[in-house]
This record gives sequence, C-alpha cells and structure tokens, in this order.
Amino acid sequence: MVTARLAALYPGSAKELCALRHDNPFQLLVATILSAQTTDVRVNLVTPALFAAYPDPASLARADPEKLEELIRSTGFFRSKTKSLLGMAQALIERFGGDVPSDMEDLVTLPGVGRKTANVVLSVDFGKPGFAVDTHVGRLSRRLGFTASPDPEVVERDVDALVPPEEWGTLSLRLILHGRAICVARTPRCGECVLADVCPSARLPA
DNA sequence: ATCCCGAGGG
DNA sequence: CCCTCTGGAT
Repeated sequence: MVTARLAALYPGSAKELCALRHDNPFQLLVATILSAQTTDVRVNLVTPALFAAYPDPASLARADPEKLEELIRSTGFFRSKTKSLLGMAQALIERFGGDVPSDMEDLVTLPGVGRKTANVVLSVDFGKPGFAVDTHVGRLSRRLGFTASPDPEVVERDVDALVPPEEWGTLSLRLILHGRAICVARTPRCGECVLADVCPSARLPA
C-alpha cells in the first residue's frame, strides 16, 4: 500500500530516482561520501569541478589535500571528508585494482564508507538490494510505523523484514524524495500527503 | 535554533 | 555509549 503509492508518486528505477548526479560507481561513491549532513543540491554544486579535477581513483588518490579541501569546502565536514576521499581512493587502488567493489563487506572497509553509503552504491549502480537509511529514511520509517528505533541499523533490519529485497533500493530513494518534499522534519505537510490516511503520525493542521 | 542522502573515534 | 567534524539554508 505505502510502497505502491510512493512508486506511483515517484516512478522510475533506483538510478533514475537517485538525486546525486554521477556517471559511474566511483563518482557515486564520492558524491555519497560528500552527502553526509548536507543537501544533495549542495553536493551536486561541487561535484562537476571535483570530477573534472579527479576523474578516477588514481587521480583522487594522489590529490593535493588542500586543493581537494577547497573544492569540497561548502559541503561541510570538509577536513574529515577530504581524509575519507583520499583514503577511499588509495584503498581502491591498493586493494581493489582501482574498481569500486560491489558487495557490502568490501565497501564498508573503505574509509568514510558506512552501511548507508554502501547501500546507496549497491542499489543505484550495481542493481543489488540495499536499503540506505539516512536522516529522511529514518524519520519517515518511524512516522509510518515501520520501526520504533532511532538506530539506523535497526531501522534497516526492520524495513528489510517488511519489504521484498527488490524494492529496498527504490523505497529508500522514494522515502528521501518524500521526506524532502512533503514529510519534512519540522512541520510535515500532512494535508498534501498521499499516505496521510494510512500514516499513524498524520496530523492535519488545526 | 534546526536540519541536511553519516562516519570515525574515544 | 557518547562526542566531534563543518558549512549553508530556512
């Protein structure tokens, strides 16, 4: 019910639903690392110049840290993100032959890559099941009653148990889009929400 | 003041 | 289990 309505509202494949602009798994990995505590709009503002300067893992691995910091500064957390990007690229070269690995166990060994980032890469560019839990997905999963937990890993397990694996990726991306447009953090627009009649948290304005 | 497609370290 | 990292938008 909920997933069908969201699919009607936000149609398309995981790749089509992904708002982070990219042309290959390496670029998606970079963009997703940058997306921590930042809007995707902000990430898309810096990635064109970033991808032009560092088009592949080899060039990013030997990037000048100060130049890299300057290119990503406006995404916030720029010092830790610089370390993550450099370490990630070096790990791709040293341990994975310059290719982005396509399984969870390998992805989470990369610096700056946790389950959320790994699930985005798996579902969007590798066509594999992956329910990425970011701030939107966690909030909507709780409001919709899919879970009661504030822990992203528990949210992931709870939703995985409710939805078939082939829908994990698209559901996560649709929850993000819905969380941005309608089910926003502070004052959700329940009056405009197609899920209001089945949502335990729905509140119509007084 | 709060939030945004989190992850690493203590 | 905290805490910290960081800037931009609302």
